[in-house]
Amino acid sequence: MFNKVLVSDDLGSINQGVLTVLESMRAKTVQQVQYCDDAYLKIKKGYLDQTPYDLLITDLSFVKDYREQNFRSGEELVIALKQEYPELKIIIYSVEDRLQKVRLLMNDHKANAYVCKGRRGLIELGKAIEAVHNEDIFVSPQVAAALSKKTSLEIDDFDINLLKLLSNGLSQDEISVSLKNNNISPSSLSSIEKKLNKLRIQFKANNAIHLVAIVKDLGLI
Amino acid sequence: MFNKVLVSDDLGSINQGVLTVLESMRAKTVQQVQYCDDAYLKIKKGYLDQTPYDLLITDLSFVKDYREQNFRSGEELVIALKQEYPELKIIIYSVEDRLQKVRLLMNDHKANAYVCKGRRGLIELGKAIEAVHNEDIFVSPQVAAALSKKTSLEIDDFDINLLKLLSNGLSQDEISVSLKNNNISPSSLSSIEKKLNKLRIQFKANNAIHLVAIVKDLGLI
DNA sequence: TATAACCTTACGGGAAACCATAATTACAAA
DNA sequence: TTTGTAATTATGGTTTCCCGTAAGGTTATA
Repeated sequence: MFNKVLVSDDLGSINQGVLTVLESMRAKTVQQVQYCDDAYLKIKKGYLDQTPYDLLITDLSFVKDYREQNFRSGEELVIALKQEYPELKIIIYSVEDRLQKVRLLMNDHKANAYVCKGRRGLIELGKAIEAVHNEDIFVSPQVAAALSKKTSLEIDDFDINLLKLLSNGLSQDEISVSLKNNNISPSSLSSIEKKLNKLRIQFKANNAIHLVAIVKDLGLI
Repeated sequence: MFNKVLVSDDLGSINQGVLTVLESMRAKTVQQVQYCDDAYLKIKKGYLDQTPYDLLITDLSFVKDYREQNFRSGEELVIALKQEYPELKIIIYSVEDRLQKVRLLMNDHKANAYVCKGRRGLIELGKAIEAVHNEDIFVSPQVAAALSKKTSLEIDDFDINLLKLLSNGLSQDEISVSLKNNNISPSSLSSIEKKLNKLRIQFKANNAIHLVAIVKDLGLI
């Protein structure tokens, strides 16, 4: 497991949970900071002292206070660190769940994992640490769509609407009526069948139940 | 406040936070162990010496190491202790947030409080200690649904398993086969239909799709 | 032992979903 | 206008789900 880990987050209490996960995974030494600049300096010093950190877990947003900072966000920190030390593993741990942001950090800034804070955040953080340790990448399911462009890009508002109606307990017949009432086209039973069939294939679902379960896990509805 | 408290958790650092909370609440003597077996022996010894502990705060998961253990989880420890010493107060302090687990420990095993580790874990732990000291129970807000919902009280592991299989895309026929293969009874198609019908009524679901969507939202699966 | 209450399983009819194919419509390019 | 393509709708057949009824089995209690 990782030898030297740095946790960067401006809220002390959140750190506590992250530290818990790290210790349960037997990380050797774990340190934490509450400012991006501190994170940068600690990592730089680690390299100079020949005892580099091999993992950074950082938040994205840091509230400003009296201390003047060079790095105003986790994103700037990631950019600078990945430029100087490309081999340093970085896991983003943030409430931010916009796909655009995730895509930017993973694809352009080469972060190694992106975990959304939330009810399952710590569990996913564990998986992320595991994955990154195995030279793999990880992103939370709810924002996984950000990387697999093909699937998510083909899904439009109509599909989402369809899935929502379906998950609300309407039969395909009732969905047809509902769409007709709202003057949404296409609305025929046959078209609805076709769309749902396409979605089932896209998400590798066995049936409509499975489909709804999958898209719910992905946070699409 | 409590006189004699035992904290059981395999991660030293978490203990530190718990001890801090206990101190701030003026608990007299606080001791800690990192193995379930040690916790059991200490509590047993306390009773034999006429100086019994009056509160146990324990984790659920303990990673295995070289030491052979009789109790492999906090759950087993709780069951044993509550059987022998029903009056001993027990607070669960765990990352586990599945409602099913919470329900089992609170309702069946008669734990006195359930606190989820996490960002507000220590704060809630304080509240839990307070509540238990007043002969009350406590569960973290995020899992409070486990106790409050009348409907979910009647839902057992079989039902959860059924819903999981259903959400994994298995047809009722396939579920029947799966249960037979695992020697789980009942397993007939007819019984599965009946159980699912009952669940649909309980959760006011129109059909199986709706049912899965609802229980997913509730966090039951 | 008898009885009642409940659980499990079996069966059948109707509804909805699933699947393939064909007919119709809409629309852009020739 | 004609033609070709794609989207939408329609149709029929098969499977699965939904729902009632009923037969056999188990358990608790008198």
